[in-house]
Amino acid sequence: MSEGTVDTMVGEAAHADPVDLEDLHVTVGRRLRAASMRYSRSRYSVVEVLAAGGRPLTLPEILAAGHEQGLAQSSAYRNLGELVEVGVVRRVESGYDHSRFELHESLTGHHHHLVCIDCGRVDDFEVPDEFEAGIEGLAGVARAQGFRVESHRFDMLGRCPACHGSA
Amino acid sequence: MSEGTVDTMVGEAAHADPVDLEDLHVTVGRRLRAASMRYSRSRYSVVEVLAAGGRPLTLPEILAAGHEQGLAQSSAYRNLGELVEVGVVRRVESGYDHSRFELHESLTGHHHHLVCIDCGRVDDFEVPDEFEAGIEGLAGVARAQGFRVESHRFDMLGRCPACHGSA
DNA sequence: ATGAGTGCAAAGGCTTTGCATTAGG
DNA sequence: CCTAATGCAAAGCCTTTGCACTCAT
Repeated sequence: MSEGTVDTMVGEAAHADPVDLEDLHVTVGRRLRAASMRYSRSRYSVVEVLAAGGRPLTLPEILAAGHEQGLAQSSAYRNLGELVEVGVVRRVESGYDHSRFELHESLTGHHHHLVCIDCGRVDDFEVPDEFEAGIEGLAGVARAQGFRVESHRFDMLGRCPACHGSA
Repeated sequence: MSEGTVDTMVGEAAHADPVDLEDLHVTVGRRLRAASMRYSRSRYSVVEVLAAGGRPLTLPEILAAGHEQGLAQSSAYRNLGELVEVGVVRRVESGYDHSRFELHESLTGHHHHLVCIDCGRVDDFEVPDEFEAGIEGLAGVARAQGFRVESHRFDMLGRCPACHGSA
């Protein structure tokens, strides 16, 4: 479960939707102000790191990226929590040591995850529309059990390139 | 994130494969002995509670079911960890307060989960074979990103009957 | 007797919170 | 100026670990 620098780890798995930084910051600023919160330098930095990461990052990774020097751990967690509340960030629990955070799907588009069972790395992963449509269909099965479905989560678990190469 | 007693919460979502208790304990005993471990009273109890639960349970829930009185929390965690190692139990991280534990799929059959975003309750959920087959197909997409796929995880998130009734 | 299992209490590790200080509008 | 945001340190919470005791074979 070690972690290199974010830059090292970004790798080739690109978003189908690379997110325009310009628009991104405008949108985020708007959402924060709508909640009478300020788009402070640290929040800006956190958003920038997440956008650059292109995959869910842990707090240590976010701090290591250090687009804002000397950001306190507690502040980073607080920023992330606030950004989650205004719908800019989403928390991703992969079940490993740290929680991970990514930009909200309203900013990056709907996607799923590839989770490495060796190092805990998580990459984005897009599936064909037809598959996505099939998922919608399943909501009916859930409803039959009395559940009111809001969303879904689909992960492929396995080994990332770095881990199945060496291990 | 409150939790009632296990018996209260089992509800109607039944396994398609209700697991024969007789066979279950025989199999578990075999797997433990194969690792030169004993099928102690507390391990037996934990397995029984999980089988009765029919859905992933938290440690508090397992202790509350109390099929074995006065089982220490640390012992329960230790038992669960050992049972995971011999392939009898699987740990399910739902991303809420507690981890959850269920009998291994080799004992209950492959299934997915319905996760309540209000109370954290998790129920089992089976999908049509054709959907499951579609998932296999996706492994190819992941492989294209350099991932070696081992398994998958699919959850529907929403509100359980108890939560969308009251809230 | 001998090794496995258990209970109790303490330690760990990630995340959150309190509070005084700093900064932004 | 007035409120929001930050840093530091302490507290929380779930889970794991150390160690002496007990139990089963």
